[in-house]
Amino acid sequence: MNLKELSQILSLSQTTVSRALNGYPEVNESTRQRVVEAAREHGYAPNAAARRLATGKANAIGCVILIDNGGLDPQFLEFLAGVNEQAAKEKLDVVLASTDANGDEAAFRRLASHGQVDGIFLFAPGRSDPRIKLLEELDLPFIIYGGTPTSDTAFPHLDIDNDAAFNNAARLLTQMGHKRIALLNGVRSHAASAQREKGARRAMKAAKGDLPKTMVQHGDLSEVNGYEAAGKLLDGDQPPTALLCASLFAAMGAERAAVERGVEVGSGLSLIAHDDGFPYLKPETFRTPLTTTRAPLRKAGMRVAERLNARIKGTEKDPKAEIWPAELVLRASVGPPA
Amino acid sequence: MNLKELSQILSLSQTTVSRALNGYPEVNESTRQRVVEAAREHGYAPNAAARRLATGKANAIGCVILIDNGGLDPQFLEFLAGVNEQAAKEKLDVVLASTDANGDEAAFRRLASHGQVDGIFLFAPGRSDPRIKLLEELDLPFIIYGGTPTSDTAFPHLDIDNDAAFNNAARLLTQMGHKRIALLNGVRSHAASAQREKGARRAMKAAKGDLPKTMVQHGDLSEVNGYEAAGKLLDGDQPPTALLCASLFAAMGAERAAVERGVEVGSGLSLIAHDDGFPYLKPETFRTPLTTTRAPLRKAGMRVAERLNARIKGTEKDPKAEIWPAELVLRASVGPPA
DNA sequence: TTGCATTCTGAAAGCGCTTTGAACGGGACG
DNA sequence: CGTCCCGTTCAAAGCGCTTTCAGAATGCAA
Repeated sequence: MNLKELSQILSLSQTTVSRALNGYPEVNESTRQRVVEAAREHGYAPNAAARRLATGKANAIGCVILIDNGGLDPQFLEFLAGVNEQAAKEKLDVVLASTDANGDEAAFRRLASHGQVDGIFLFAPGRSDPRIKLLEELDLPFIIYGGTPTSDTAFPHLDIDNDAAFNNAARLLTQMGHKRIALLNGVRSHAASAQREKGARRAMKAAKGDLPKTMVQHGDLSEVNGYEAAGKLLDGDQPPTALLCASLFAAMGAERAAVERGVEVGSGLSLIAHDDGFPYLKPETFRTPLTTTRAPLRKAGMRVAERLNARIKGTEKDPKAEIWPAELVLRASVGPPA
Repeated sequence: MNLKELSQILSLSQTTVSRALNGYPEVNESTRQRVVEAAREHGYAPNAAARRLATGKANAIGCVILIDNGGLDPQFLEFLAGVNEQAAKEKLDVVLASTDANGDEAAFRRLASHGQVDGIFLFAPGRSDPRIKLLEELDLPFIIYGGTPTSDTAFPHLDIDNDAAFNNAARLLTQMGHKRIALLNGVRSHAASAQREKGARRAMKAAKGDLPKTMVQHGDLSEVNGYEAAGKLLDGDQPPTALLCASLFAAMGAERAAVERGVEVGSGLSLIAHDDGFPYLKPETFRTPLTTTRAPLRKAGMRVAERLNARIKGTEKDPKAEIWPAELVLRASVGPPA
């Protein structure tokens, strides 16, 4: 059932039927009733591709996902939940095109080629992420969540202030007297990792201290990885008295490593982690309630979708950067060093 | 830059350029070279909407998400990761259309209207999920993950054998001598919840026991919820000696509730949970390593994408149901009742 | 030379929608 | 009575691609 058939059934022109269905004012109300009725009755739904071709609008936003190994991480998924929620409000669909590191361009172009989506968002691109270059070549509205490789304001952009978050966290620890603070960071290529390290290091410097390379561990943010990295640190000859973790799961692992070694979290080892607001796991329910830097990733996703849509509609113009602060939420997992 | 312009630049017809780009055999190899070269040089990418309109193929699969409250759950996201991974292999995009419980049809039709996607998958529809009816009205290839409301074979369908999984788990417990076994289940409307309860109940019956209503808790599968539900059970006058949990997060909460009450997991309370294979949290790293029924949700997602694509291509025809077993993996969290 | 198959290329007809510009009645107004 | 305008409707063009069918050019056999 297409427009032509429907209009024939109604003995009307395609023009009128189209207008009636799309709410244009120049259609007699009784005619509109008749059309809407018939459309429902015959189960008519306009062909999306044809509409896109005619209007040039896709009513969809897209994301090219880099599947390196193991697929999506919970951070992206939490973010995506937000994007999706907002997109639903604005009646947009979300298109995901995946690609591995090499077959990159194809998926990107497939998505970006005009007509498929009206705009693109990127989640946490790496420092030299090839997708950014591609994004610039296209002239599609876009927005980036997470660190951009160059200046922060060069791109439309939203980020958590990871630097400030970990700077605050580290300062709290130095003020309590900690000298040996370690950092359990995300993967090295990730811009946020660099920001966190920078913030922590500055706080150490300010306290006449230091953050040696040996005190910084990189890896994916799983419990297992947190456990192993923390174990390595705790078994060193200069074990840290405090630990900053980039995620709740990593902190879980760190806690496990500590407990296993008879180290009490809070007194024997201070622990602070970043909390993305993952709703199924809360820092206050940790064995020792966990001090966190908190910034709800889902909200960020919603905001990204909102801004992207604003860019598509032309409401937002300049490459505005938006940096969100993370709250430092104090709980029992920090204390002065033993 | 569109096909017309490109063909003018090359002094060729649109036909030839189109054929050259799409790998048709009737184009002279040297011509093809020239075309491909020029396309890259001028950054030509075909308009997706036009191509769809012309071919009737979208090269995309879609999913309509029901956003009730709080958005997506980690199970769906893990599943989606799998779908996405497979879709990437088959060069398909994944389109997500969200909708809340009322504005349902609109998003559904938006997605389903011909030309947007070639097929649809549904994740774990509820027992009277309105989306299923809609799905049948359309004639689009589709496949359902998770329980279907009616007979299992009526729809193309993939599911974990939750019944068998929880039947096995409960049998193990009864064989060890447990009489009072409780179930920490997912939300009531969810088909999988019913399956789990059924399986567990059958095992109890077989052991001349019983699974009273008071021993079954429903709720979302978060840590907090697991904690509260388990607490309620443990504080009752007939506390269970064993607990079956529908998810790892719920089991974490249950463990916390037990520990808080001085109940040792394994000896004081046996614990078995279902493990979806979420890579950031492993059952073997629990305080007491957790016995699980395991079925990797990501793999299921991949398989669903694969089968959906087979249906689209016409390779798979009949409404085949595919039920995957869950392994019962024994760890220290179970033992005979005290 | 003609005939015929083979290889390459092109004109044009869709795909199903939106949207422009024009047409058609039927008051209202002078 | 003619004119103008408003409300309503329609025919047709166009969005950018694919694909059918036909045509041009070439090679080879008869």
